[in-house]
Amino acid sequence: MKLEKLIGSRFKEKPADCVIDSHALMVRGGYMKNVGNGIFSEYPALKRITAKIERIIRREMDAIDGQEVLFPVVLPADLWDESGRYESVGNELLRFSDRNQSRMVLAMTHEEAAVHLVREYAQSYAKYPFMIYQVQRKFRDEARPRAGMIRVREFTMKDAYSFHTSQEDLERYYDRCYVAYNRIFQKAGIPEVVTVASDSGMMGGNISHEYMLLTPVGEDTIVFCDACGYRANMEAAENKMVNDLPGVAAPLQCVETPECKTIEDVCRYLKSDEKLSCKAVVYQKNANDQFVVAFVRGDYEVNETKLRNIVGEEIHTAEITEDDPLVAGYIGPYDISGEVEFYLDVSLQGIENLVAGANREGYHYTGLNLERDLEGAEYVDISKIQEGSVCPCCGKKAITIKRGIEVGNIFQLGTKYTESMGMQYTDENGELHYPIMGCYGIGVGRMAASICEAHHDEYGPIWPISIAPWEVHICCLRADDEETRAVADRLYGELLDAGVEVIYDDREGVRPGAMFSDADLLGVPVRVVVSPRNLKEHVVEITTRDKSVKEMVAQEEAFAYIQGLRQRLHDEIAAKVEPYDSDDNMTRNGD
RNA sequence: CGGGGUAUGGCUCAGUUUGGUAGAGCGCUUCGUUCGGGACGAAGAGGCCGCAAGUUCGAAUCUUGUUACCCCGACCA
Repeated sequence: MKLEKLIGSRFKEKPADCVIDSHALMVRGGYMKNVGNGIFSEYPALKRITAKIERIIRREMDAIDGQEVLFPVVLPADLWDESGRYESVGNELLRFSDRNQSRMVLAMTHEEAAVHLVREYAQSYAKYPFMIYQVQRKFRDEARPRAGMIRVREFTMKDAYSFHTSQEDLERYYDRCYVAYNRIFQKAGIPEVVTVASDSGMMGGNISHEYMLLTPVGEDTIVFCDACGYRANMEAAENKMVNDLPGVAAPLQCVETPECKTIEDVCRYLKSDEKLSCKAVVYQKNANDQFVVAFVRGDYEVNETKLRNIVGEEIHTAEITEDDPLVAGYIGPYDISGEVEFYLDVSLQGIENLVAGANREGYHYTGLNLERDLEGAEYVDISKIQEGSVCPCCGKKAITIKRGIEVGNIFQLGTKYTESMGMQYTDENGELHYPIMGCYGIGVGRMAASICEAHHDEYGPIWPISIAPWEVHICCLRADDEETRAVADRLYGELLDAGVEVIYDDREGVRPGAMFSDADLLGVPVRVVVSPRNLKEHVVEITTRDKSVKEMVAQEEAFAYIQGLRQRLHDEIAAKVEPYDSDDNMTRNGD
């Protein structure tokens, strides 16, 4: 490929609306173009990258006995009625009607389509287990797309669905998939991706893991234990409180606290520690606007995911008016109106001297002891774990918090979809059962952007060779010089003949600085500079994009050197790919 | 959905306060001189100033409405 003909222009200035590096560099480098809010087209440079990522994914899915299929993007709403998700999923599901006023959806995930595809086929236990997958576009009408390709509305996703006749079988397969996913990220040159335990959200099911690329610009918060290696998404991380605060019991007193509507105000006014206060965060149920109050220790925050799981239905942050039974700013667990559902977080357990709202304008209680003053006080885990908290796994105070981008996830779904959609098989004894499902996703475009985010410098991306748009980038510094062009042309031809992916910059009249800048933006791992200056010494310059290699190589040895370097870069990545457990084959009868 | 911001050529922006018929740099085209980290000179192409209505002799500029995009939050497999 000649750079001159490459579609997609590169430019010098940072686009005004790019906030994170990968977004700015990928727009500047001519990788993609914004079409609308959270909607992008891919130029050839990016398309080549995503195609390579997809190839890696396909190999690994095939290696764990996946069979590639293709579901439609547009699905009839009836199918989503079957699972109940037409109603239960929020506005991210784009609903519309066709010309006959039939209700349709743009598929944002394909569990329904997967069950639909195989429910007639897989009526006998003998067909199990099996896995189907596709690489296809998804549309999710995200409330707020952001950060370039990291969070978009339409995107390419590999989604896989496995079907099993027992939980043990699912777990066995889940483990294989877990390894396959590791291999995918290792092969794509981002072995630093870590797995974390996660909340399974609207997907249903129990066990799930997310694959996180750690970066400060990540949208997810991840909890690490430095002592035992525990890792979890903040949403799912258990907050195992051990309150060792000095508990000096005091009598319950109602005191005046004028104009003190926040914990900060109250504690300043009463000269008490925020750790000895009880904070109220108010929500309402989506269904009927009924209030749900979460009480947490003053210095803690509510983990809404965990709260939602405990409440058992969808909730949203509340707006309190004067007619409501709650007094905004003065809400406390003692003397609270009987019609309000409330929960006490574990962070409050064992504190004998709390400051809390008195449910009365301008008043708070001091000396509140929940165990003593509140009949049948029970505690639930609804708060966010904090830096330095106690690890829920090993109990040591070694929790650290980092940010990450979720590039993949795997779920044990159970029978949620097979039951709701009436998929059954007959076992050896002629009895009917619902198959157990797993599902496994990877966002392809997000992965490309994440790799850029994790591997770039101020001049551009530094693509790992396994997913780079090209393997070798030749810069011919003076294409108007006959001898120089002849050498560069010949090298280009030889590399092409050898099956190497080469981008060749032989533009005349483009100055070296501009050529190097373009090369930096394309981020190709091996760069070859052919110039009159080098040829005078009978050498060409060969460097890697990450600057780890910089060699002047004799002209006639350049081809061999490039081939060697290219192979070495591939080998370095391959060396980090973990092996599969040998003969763990999904096909029962040895096939 | 709430709060804030922006909309002027392919990109980055000025001009809007004080109304007078559109500018700069980069990029693009042509020519010349250059040539190892985004060169220089000359000539040129390209914009009904997001859209609609209004005020006015006259609107990029003032008023109203509307749309799109960006940021923060809410929400989110």
